[in-house]
Amino acid sequence: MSEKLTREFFHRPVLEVAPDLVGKLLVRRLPDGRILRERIAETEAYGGAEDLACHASKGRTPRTELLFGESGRFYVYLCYGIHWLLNVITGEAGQPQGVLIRAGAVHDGPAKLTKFLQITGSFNGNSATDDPELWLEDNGFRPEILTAPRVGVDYAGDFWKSVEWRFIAKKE
DNA sequence: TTAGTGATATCC
DNA sequence: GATATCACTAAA
Repeated sequence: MSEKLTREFFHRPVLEVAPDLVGKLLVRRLPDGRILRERIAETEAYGGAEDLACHASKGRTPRTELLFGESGRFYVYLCYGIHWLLNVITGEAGQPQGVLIRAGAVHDGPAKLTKFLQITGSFNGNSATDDPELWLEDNGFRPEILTAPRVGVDYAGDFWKSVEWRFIAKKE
């Protein structure tokens, strides 16, 4: 039994949504009709105009416009020309906040996850609560959560690279 | 450790 | 127009 996450779920501060998303189900309906489900094992919070690791901190641009916008949408970003990274927008409009989905229970790594789920830039800007091909569900699973510094943000300065905004489901 | 890859932003 | 950057992965 599982319930689709609502817009209210995402319409909260990113530091509440990010740990809450750990343990939720990411559900993908493929073009051929198959349904894939993967439990989220790891997320990272990005947000706040001061967060130097957040794309949007360098200024509002067409690409980051989504981060400032409505919560409950997907922000899909092509990294290093090869890898699609999946984010969900959270928080109030006007605040650049988002949660990076870093890993699933099976597919460990942000780009492996999007590759498995066949997520590409075509999902950028889609609604996370009202999309026929990709959404999130709560099946009541509540893992124990560990925190850690974020990955791959060395450029963001001593403080922002060490802040523990990474949330990982503890292994059983 | 480094090569691969391409959108985006920034600089002529 | 050109160049630098980047929330990664796989191969070596």
